[in-house]
Amino acid sequence: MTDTLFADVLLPLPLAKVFVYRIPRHLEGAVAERIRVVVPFGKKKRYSGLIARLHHQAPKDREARYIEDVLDLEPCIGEKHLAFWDWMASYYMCTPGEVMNAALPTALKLSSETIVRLHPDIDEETVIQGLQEREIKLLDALKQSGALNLEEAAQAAGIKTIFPLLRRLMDRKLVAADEELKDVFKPRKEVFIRLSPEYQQEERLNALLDSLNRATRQQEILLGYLSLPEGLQGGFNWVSRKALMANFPKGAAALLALIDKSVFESETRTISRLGAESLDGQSFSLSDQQNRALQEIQDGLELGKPVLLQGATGSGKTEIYIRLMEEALERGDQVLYMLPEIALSSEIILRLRRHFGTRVQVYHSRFSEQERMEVWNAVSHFETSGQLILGTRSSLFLPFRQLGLIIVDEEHDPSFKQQDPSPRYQARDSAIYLARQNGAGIILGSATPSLESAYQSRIGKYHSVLLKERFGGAVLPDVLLDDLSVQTKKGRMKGSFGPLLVSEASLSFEQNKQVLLFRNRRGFAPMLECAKCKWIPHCVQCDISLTYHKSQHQLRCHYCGYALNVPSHCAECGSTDIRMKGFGTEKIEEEIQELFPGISVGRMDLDTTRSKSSYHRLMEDFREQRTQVMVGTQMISKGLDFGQVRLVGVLSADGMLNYPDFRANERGFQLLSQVAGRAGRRKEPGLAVIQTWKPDHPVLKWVQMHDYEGFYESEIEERRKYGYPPFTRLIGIYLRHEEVNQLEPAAELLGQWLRSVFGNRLLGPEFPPVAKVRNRFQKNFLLKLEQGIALQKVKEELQKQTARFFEENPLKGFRLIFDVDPYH
DNA sequence: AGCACGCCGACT
DNA sequence: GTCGGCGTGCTC
Repeated sequence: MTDTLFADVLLPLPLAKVFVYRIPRHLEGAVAERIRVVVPFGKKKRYSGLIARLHHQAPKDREARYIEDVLDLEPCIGEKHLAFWDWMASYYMCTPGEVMNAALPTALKLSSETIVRLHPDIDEETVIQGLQEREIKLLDALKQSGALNLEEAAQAAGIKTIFPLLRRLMDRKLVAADEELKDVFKPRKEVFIRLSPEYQQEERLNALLDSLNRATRQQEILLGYLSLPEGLQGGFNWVSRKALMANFPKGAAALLALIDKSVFESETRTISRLGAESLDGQSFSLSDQQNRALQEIQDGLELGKPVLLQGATGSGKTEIYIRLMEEALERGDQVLYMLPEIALSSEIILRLRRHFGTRVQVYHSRFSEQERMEVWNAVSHFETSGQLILGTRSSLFLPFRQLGLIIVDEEHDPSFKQQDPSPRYQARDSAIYLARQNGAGIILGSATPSLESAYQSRIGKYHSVLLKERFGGAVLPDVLLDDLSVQTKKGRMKGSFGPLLVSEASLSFEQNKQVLLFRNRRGFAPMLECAKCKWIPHCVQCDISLTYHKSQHQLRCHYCGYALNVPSHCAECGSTDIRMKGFGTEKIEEEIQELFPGISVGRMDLDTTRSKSSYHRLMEDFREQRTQVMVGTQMISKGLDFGQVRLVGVLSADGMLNYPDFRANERGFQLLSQVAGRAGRRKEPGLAVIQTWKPDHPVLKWVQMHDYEGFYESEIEERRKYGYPPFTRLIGIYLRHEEVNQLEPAAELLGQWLRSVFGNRLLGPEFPPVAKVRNRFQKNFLLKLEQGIALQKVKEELQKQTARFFEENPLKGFRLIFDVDPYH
């Protein structure tokens, strides 16, 4: 024990170890727990880490290195948030560093990057002498661009391992390298202009205007300023340069001259990127049913239970949410409204913005880092005036100070579960923990609740509230099935369209109504195939066929993003007869144009919705009925809330019902119900046509009858019978390696090892549906844990046993991944 | 996760 | 012989 102050520092790395650093005397006053610091790591890296704990215990086996700098004046998260991270790391079996990595916006995670420059005292003479070609290449590149990072330098030199070469050049004082910490967040700055006070009197101003007679452009700008609302009448207020100069595209020089002459003053301010929208002040009243539901929800919240609000599409859940939000905001609380990834760009944002104005903040992965940082700051600096955050699963990590209510809408949606980078957390479940931790209320909303949530409410763990009727007396759509096997046999198919869909679509167009067409992505991605030998282009890194994208005329891998120009001939047999197989939204679009000439089609898929603006344009065109048909994948099952849709068509339901997963029925039911629910809102009944090869599939019957109860009863029995959630807890264990023939025996061995501990609770190893991703093969185990088992104990044992397994078996190049409560 | 150290095949 | 590819182990 010494006086020296040490800190456990969380680093944004997947390392389970605690790293201890020493605090230099001069920073002792500046450090505290949960403050970010810059620390050296390894030979030349520096990271921004977070102080998890301050103490006086020096590390036993080594000398601690010094913290270099302190980044925050005050803790950047609260004690509670750190506790939440700890809970998540332990529950989802990952490191706190990985949780931190997911939790902090990139802007708060400085990263050091080695920057290479020409040496300041470079001597041109020595340069010429005895340099290799690649060294000259690098120096030339540095002369041109000034500074390069390591990757760019390697590219410039044309080699992979740049370091030896750099070292040589550094020894000869030709280049210099330094680590630069770059702070990613730059607040948006805007320049403001106003008339200097000395000209703010009438006669002075007139004299000034006269004196500018020959400087026409300057005069114009001055007059422009005076005519703005902030100008003459507005008491010569500040106006943004952008607003002032909007009418003078070539006036930059003239403006500078005016500032130079002290006619104008200028000032740079930091601007919030969050646009403010005007309130509509609209009030609405709830129906009797909604009022009843509202009361029941409040009862449930008072009991301190999570509330499951089950309400059909269009039953008016949003209005109830708004009431609850209003109340929480009234109390001065923060409210978190979580939506699945896809649904967030929808109408609901506009709706809430219009209702709550600037008190709404949106936190979404499509927003820029800067925008996210501003939301983070707004949440963190929140005082007591009520604040509503709309966000996807990562908004869970925002530094709330006074969280009063969480709403998880579309709680059944699988996108609440993070799949790939660790932490593999289920945001809905984590939200329940977060709510409990903060004493906040939590509401889960869905038309088709997840089996887990429905079960929890049946056994009384959650408080269940049901909204039965559709709002405004709208009726649920009729759901018709069309048997593709029959229609194909009779030769009645027109491409992907069966007769029922064709006739109902034409009828809809005759009535000036709109049509939504839903195509499941699974199994129907368009790909190319050699007509002669049936060769299909595959991804070089993943075990999956490439998807054809017409707009870029490219083949792309949906797993790793690998892209390839369309090959002109077959790689197997050399034939040039390469054809399209499967059908994508593009193909459907073409078919519609053939079947219904003159009907305009909007297409919503990954290609057309990449940017926020093109997404909005598609939505706008459909809303304004400039397009009559919208074709899309899952995306269209959410958020399209327009009244003129008479018909919803599902081109083939089979892909959604037949994949090998215990949640297949649940997903199928939820998707199809949601899609069907898009038809005929308001007073007029809508119609859904589902095309399928298996019209007898039980899920289709329940969708047709709008029978959630029937579906639940039957499905929960299946889960009970086969021991799946909610009757068991699952932990996925995934083993990855680059070589299949190394992976397989290792997986067998690990299987034996774990089975000796967990017995027949362990299933596998098995190859996942896509066995190879990014050049790595994978084998999966599933640990099924019956109710009543101590989950935390099992996790600890699992971690211990796998660690021992790798200690005792000399296996190299393997990665092991735990996935608690997996979704597939 | 990076990144350095250390050991083997293709070139000056 | 040396350079650069690539596997292995460590980072407070």
